[in-house]
Amino acid sequence: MGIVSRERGDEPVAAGTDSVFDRSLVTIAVYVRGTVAGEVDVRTVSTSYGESDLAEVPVRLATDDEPAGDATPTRSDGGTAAVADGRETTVTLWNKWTESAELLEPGMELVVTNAKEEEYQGETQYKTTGESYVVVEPSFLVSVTSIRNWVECPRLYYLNKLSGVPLNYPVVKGTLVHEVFGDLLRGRDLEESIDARVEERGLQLGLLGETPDAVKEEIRENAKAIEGWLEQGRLTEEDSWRSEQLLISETFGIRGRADAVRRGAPVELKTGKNLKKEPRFKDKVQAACYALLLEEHGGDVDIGTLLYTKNSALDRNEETGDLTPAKEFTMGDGLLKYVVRLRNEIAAKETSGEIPTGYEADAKCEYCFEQDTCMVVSGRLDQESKAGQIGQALPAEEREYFDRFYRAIEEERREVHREYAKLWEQTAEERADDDRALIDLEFVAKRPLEGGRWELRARRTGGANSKLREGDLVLASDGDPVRGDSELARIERLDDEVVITADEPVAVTRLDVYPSELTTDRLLVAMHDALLKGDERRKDVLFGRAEPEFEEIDEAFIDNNERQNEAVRKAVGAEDCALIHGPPGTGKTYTIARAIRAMVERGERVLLSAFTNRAVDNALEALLEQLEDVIDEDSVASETQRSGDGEAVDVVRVGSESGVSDEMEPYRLERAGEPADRVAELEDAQVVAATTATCGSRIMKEQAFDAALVDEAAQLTEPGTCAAINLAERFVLVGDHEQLPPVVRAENDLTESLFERLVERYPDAGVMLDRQYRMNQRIQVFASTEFYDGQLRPATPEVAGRTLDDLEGVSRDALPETLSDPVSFVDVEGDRSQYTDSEEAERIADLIERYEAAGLERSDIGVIAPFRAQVSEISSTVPDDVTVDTVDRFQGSSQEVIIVSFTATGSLEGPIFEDYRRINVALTRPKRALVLVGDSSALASDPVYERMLEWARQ
DNA sequence: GTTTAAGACTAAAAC
Repeated sequence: MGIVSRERGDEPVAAGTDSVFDRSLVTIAVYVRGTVAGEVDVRTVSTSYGESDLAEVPVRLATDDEPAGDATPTRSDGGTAAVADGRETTVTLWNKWTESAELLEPGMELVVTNAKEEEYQGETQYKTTGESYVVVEPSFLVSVTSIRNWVECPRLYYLNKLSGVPLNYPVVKGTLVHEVFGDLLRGRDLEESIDARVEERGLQLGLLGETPDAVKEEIRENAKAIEGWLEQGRLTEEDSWRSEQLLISETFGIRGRADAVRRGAPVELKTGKNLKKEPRFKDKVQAACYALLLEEHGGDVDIGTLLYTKNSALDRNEETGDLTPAKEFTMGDGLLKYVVRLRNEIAAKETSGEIPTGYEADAKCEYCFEQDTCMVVSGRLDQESKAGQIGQALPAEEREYFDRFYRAIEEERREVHREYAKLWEQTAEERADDDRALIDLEFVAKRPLEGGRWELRARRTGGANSKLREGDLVLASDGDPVRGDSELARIERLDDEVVITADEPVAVTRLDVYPSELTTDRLLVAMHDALLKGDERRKDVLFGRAEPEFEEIDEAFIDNNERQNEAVRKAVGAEDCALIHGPPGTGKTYTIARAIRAMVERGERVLLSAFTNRAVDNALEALLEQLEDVIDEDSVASETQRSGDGEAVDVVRVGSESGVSDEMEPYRLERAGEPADRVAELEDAQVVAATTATCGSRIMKEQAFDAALVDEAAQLTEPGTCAAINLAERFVLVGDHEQLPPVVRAENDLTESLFERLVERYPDAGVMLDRQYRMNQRIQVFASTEFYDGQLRPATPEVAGRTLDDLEGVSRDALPETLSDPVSFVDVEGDRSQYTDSEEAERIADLIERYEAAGLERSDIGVIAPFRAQVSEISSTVPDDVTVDTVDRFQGSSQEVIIVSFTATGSLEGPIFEDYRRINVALTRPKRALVLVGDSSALASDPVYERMLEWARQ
């Protein structure tokens, strides 16, 4: 049996209940899950055991059809049954669980395991027993690291989140020693492992100024301790090992990765020294977390091992004869419950949004390495802190901004946690329908790789889509990612056959998206840096206290497009910032490239960034073309642009191998290698291109630039934009706020981009590109008048007059008269279903046939619909080589012919139609022909759509 | 009543 049967609890049993040893209690122990329904009453009562604390919590029980109620406990405690009937009842938490009760607020979720059911005044109520655990907000999956930080000091946990962990040698070395430890457990040769692991971290070590030999020597020292200990184990018994196992507990709401699991018990490796007899308390807490996690995975352990690898044989404890460096200790019930209470504190704080002060726990500021940081943050943001405050508080508007965005980012974080919870709340089929899992794979083969890892192959049995892509980290499982056999794995190949690599040879039949807090972490750090480390002048501009200034530039950069030329002048001459507004097809990317070239020619170091890898690569490609021009014009310049082997050396693309396109791969900065070389490559680069997420990485945070150019800035949140512009003296944002805004999970302040805010605040700092190179004149009219004040116009007569006739083998005369105009409307009454319309779908299939008959290639036709359901409906009725997608996914691309399915009959209600930016995107994708398909009476019910109708019917 | 991307050094590393 599991934890529930662990000897006796450390707490007195609730007064008036049967003894925990009474078998009858075990048989009626229940698993209670529900939502706090009112104020919690905490008080002290006299019992036969003396004074006891209790908390009465009004709880609305979960129901079977709620996801939460569905979570039948999986722990091996036979007598437990879940109660899930939606009743409102009282749950009494006794003794130390009252500490968790004090954290509860109405609306929070609560789980009590091994509760006792009892009748009170005709009502069935529940209370904790000596074997209960109480879990607050169980779907908030707290990481073991968070709990470890929190027990040291809650404020340390907060500061780590806020300002990130800086690049420092002890941390990097610690990571290396752990990697080598894992390798040893998997049977890899020590020297080979050390060489490989140090090589992999070349760039980081280089930034720290370390040499490979010195690092290797240090790792060898730690490895000696590990090897010695492993030898001891091998002499005495057959060990069963598992290294670096990722564990998730749905009952306790904890996740973590154990360094190693030996005969079912957690082993934690520490790089430091500890000559005391006992392990450090925070290390014990960490091991106890893994014990809880292992418990849920069928283990039953109460022993933890801590391996202090800096301890050597010389440090052998004379007094105790302790075998160093390993320290074994026993985990009692009390420690495990304490850990769950710690975890509850984190979950509750995160839910309520409160900022930790340090008083929550017994923090000792005088020994803390983060004391100064803590005091500065407290002082600048005027936060209460046990360490005290230093310095002047930021102006009120900046603190208000901080609070607003902190809340918004944390809200996003909670959404990420909700994604974790779906791993067990949703069925495999639901996950697959959400595109978040590939299920029903057929396991094919496993193959051991060099270094002890495994290559696993599985065959796809269906053609289902998923968000998973090559290079992604995923949860690979035997069908159940939480309770079953699962490992964190990397997707190497993804076609009919799936190839992944993992530490253990799981018989994989399912892959799940593994949610990550990385993006939210980086947003928080970017906002922190912008406010607390940001230059005053920069903040004056961001907060509307000073107008951006410009140096007058007379130079002509682009001679056939006045606005583009002006945009480059503004970008080059900006003292603070410049804003380039580029409607569809207006040559934003070219303009950026030209501006960067001009900056580079002035000897400046430039950062090129955007939200997506694709956008970064596009802009970089345009820049490389520009630089080619330089070489063509001036052979002397070419010497400096090119290295001996003909490759540009002053341009570097920072990003992962899977993120960067094959075309840009030659410019990608490799992380592995000789430290000094890698650092030189990065630091000598005059142009560095990276996504905004990468700009927030520890590596990029060390870099400084004269200017940052951010493309597609209207799709970035403010903190996302800050990640890039924090690194530069001046910045240029390029985008179009009349197209779709940033994608965020929760409705909050993140939905407006910094680009949009600044364009509105400082119209004079912006330039709107007004000539488009994409659409026939008739097509662009509506978007131009509706979204761009009529300023958008064709760049050339050729663009204005382009029609299908220009395409080889296509004749407009072969089209029915209704389609002869570049813009046409097809009135379809449609069916009444909400997210699909089969009549529109049929009509569209028919239209495609007619275009084909007129000589058009299917691949030149795109179909856009608002709903995914309609997209699949249309996909099933039209040929495969016609692109069919939602508006949102069509943004950024264009087609010769676009057909739009409005999928609305009778009325236009629904949030999807309310954002007019969506129609702007849909209507500006075609070059030569646009066909709108919909119900005219529904469209006429909204003034904007009505004007669209008039325009299409002209 | 909807739609939506992509990022990536996973979590843990330690003075």
